[in-house]
Amino acid sequence: MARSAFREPAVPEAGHTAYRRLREGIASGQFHPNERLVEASVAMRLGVGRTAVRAALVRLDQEGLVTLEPNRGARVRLISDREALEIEEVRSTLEAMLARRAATRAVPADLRELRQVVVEMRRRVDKKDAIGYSDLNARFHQLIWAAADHATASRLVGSLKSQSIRLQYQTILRPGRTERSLREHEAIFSALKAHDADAAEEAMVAHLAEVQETLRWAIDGLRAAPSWLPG
Amino acid sequence: MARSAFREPAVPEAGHTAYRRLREGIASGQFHPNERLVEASVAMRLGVGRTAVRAALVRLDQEGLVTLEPNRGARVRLISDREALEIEEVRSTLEAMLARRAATRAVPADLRELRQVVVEMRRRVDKKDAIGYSDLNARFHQLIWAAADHATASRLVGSLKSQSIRLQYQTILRPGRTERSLREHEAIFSALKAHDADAAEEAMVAHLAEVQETLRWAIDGLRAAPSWLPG
DNA sequence: GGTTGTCGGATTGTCGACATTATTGAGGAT
DNA sequence: ATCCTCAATAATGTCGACAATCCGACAACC
Repeated sequence: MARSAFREPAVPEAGHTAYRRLREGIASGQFHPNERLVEASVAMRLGVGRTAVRAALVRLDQEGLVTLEPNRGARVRLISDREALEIEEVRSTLEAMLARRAATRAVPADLRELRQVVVEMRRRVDKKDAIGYSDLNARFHQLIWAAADHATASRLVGSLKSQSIRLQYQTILRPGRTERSLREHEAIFSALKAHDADAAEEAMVAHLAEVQETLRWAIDGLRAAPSWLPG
Repeated sequence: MARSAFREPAVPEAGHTAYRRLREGIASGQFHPNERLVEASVAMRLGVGRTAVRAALVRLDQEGLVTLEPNRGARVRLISDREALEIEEVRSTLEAMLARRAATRAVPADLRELRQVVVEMRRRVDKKDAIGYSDLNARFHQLIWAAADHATASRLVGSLKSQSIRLQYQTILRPGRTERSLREHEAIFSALKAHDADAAEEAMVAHLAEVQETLRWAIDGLRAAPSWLPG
């Protein structure tokens, strides 16, 4: 390096950058579960200072994506199978509440956006585009959160979702799942459109029960072939 | 002098200390809502370095007790009235789930501890010891979380509780509230003892509905006399 | 008179340096 | 062979220094 003597300009927002990129890296699987996150290495890799990485790690620890042990560093948090189910259970509870609220509060604009998403979802199912479907799925739920107008619950649900991303990729691989998922989403949409709170909650609970079931299936599959474990 | 002062020995666990004391300070009202938390001042006050304070602030921000704006520092987060109600709503949802689980999973040891707490609660009510009652109240709920054996939900509920501490002190001041609260807790305990999941959930929902109602009362009271605002 | 520009103090954001603490591995004793 | 001891190494925890940024005040300008 030619300019080793010059101090690198302190890039502003390095902290935020480190947080965003680390989070992204964990979610996308670039950093494997249980992988050790050595501050200096990560800092080098992300092109930021150690301080920024440190702050990001604290945030991610509080968020549950990373475990931070005193004097022993950080590692990518491995969400145990049991914990994944716990998370899904809580998510189910909260999303049921949000769906109920959304049914009574959704305005025409909300419903229009939801309809668009559902239409597009069907298109992706027809095209066997599982990834695209998955993205729309996330968008569908987010629209409901927005319609429910409940910042606290939305924040928690979003945080939970990010923790269980690891298994997200597995669940969409189940044969026939997307078709059924689509029908479940359509049912939720119908209930919301009719402003029927009970039906919306019920449809959401039914949907997430299916998701839980699929999650169990995915866990059993992974137990047979844990690709991210050595040996 | 070569080194004008001996460097203060780097107190181990300063980070953890700062976090704990800041948290305590906010919960106990030493730091008022909306008060600015200047890193240097807080560091001086707590007798730790600025780094430790910084880490603590990031944690508390993620936890929702503090807001952290880029380049603009930290302030004690003021939980709006609306948000307090939102928090209580989520808490109600989650605690209902936990009570249901606890009903089926509670072992004799759990029930014994719960009984002790209830007995002691009645004693405090007789002695008009509202503060002592409030502590036991917290303990009662924590025991249920433990019996439910659901780490994820327990963590979230605990975090929510810490956010709404500000109004906690107000709610226990409502005349006649402790007596009714005691009866509600006894109902929950009975349901748990009978391992009746439906009854436990129902009793918990009823209890927290009362808490929400009391919270609304407290909010109205504070709106009339907001002691923490200047002027 | 109201808007815009800019100076200075205060505060945050970042870095490198150093102390502290875990971990590893080689060598020796039992 | 197994278990200690204890350096050597690696990584974390903390600090002070400095740059970047924000905010209010005051001045200059239309």
